[in-house]
Amino acid sequence: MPPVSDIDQHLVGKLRERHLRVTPQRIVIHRALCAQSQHLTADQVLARVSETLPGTSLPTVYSTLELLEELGLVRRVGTGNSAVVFDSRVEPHAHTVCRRCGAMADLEGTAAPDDALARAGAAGFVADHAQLVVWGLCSACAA
Amino acid sequence: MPPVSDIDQHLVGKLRERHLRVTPQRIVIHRALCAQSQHLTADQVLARVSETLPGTSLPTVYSTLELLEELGLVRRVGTGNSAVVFDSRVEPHAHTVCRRCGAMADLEGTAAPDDALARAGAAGFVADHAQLVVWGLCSACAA
DNA sequence: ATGACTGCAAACTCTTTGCACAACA
DNA sequence: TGTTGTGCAAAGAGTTTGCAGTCAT
Repeated sequence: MPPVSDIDQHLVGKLRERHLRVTPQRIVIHRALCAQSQHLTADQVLARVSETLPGTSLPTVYSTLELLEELGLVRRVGTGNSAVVFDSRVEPHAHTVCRRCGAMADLEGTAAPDDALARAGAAGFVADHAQLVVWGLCSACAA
Repeated sequence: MPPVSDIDQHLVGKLRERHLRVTPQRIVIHRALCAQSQHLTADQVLARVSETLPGTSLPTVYSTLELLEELGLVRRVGTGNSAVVFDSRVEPHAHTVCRRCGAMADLEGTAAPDDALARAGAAGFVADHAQLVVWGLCSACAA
C-alpha cells in the first residue's frame, strides 16, 4: 500500500488533468477505498468517510464513486446480490462470494480474465475490463 | 433446443422429486426462459408469460425464478448495472455487457471458469458456480 | 466572480413481504 | 381436505434526481 500522500497525488493529478475540482469529499472517499483492501458498498464508504468528514451525504458518495470509476481509480463489482461494491484494485481479478454469509474475497492468480478479454476482442467486442465472480460457501460457512 | 414437452418434463420431474406443486405459472415461466436463448429480467419474463397466462403477478415471477435457481434450472447473473437477469444456460460461461447500450451476449469458448473453480477450491472455498462478465463496447456501439 | 460541487429532500426502480383467496395433490 | 402457491397491495432497500446554497479556482 503506497503512503496516503501518493494516493492523494494520484487522484489530484487525474482531477487537474480534466479541470475538475479537488474537494475534501473526493480526497477522503478515495482514501477510504484505498485504505482498506476490502470491498465496500456505498453505505460503508459513507460510514468510513463520516468519521473524518462528518456531514458528507450519500448522493455525494455515489457521484464521487461514479467519477472515480470514470477516472479508472475504482471498479464497480456487481454480484447480483443486493448492493454493488466498489474495489480500489483496478486490474482484472476474481472474487469469491459466499452464498450464506455474503462475504466477498479476492481470488489470487486466476489468468481467466486475460483469456476472456482476448476472446471478446476476437468476437468484435471492444473489451476494457473483465470480472469473474465465483459463487459457493466460504470455508467458515462450509463447516 | 429440446422440444417443449421435454423442457416441461425436466421441470415436472424436479418438482415431483421435492413434493412441490406443478402449477401453470411455473411451467410457463420456465418455458419463457428456455424458449429464448436471451437473458431476461424479471419484468421481461412477466411480459412474455402474460401473453399466454394473463394475470400472472411479478411477485410470483420472482418467487418462481428463485425456485428455479434452487432447482438448478436457471442462473441469476448480476452485472452491477440495474436489474439482475436470468439465464437458462446453467453451465458456467461468460457474458459480454456493453457499457453504452447495455446489451448482453454470450461469449463462447472461454475455459476460464473451470480454472477459477479449481483455484477457489484450493483456497478452501467450496465453489459451485463461476460467472465471468466482460465489460466494453459491443461492435455496434464501438462504431 | 463564477461555475462546479455538495447536501437535503424527494422520487424512482427493483425486489421482498404479509395476508386472504384459489387450486394442486 | 389440507396445504402450498398465487395475486394484490404495500413496504423496503439501493440508487438517482432537482434544486438552492457553498466553495474551489
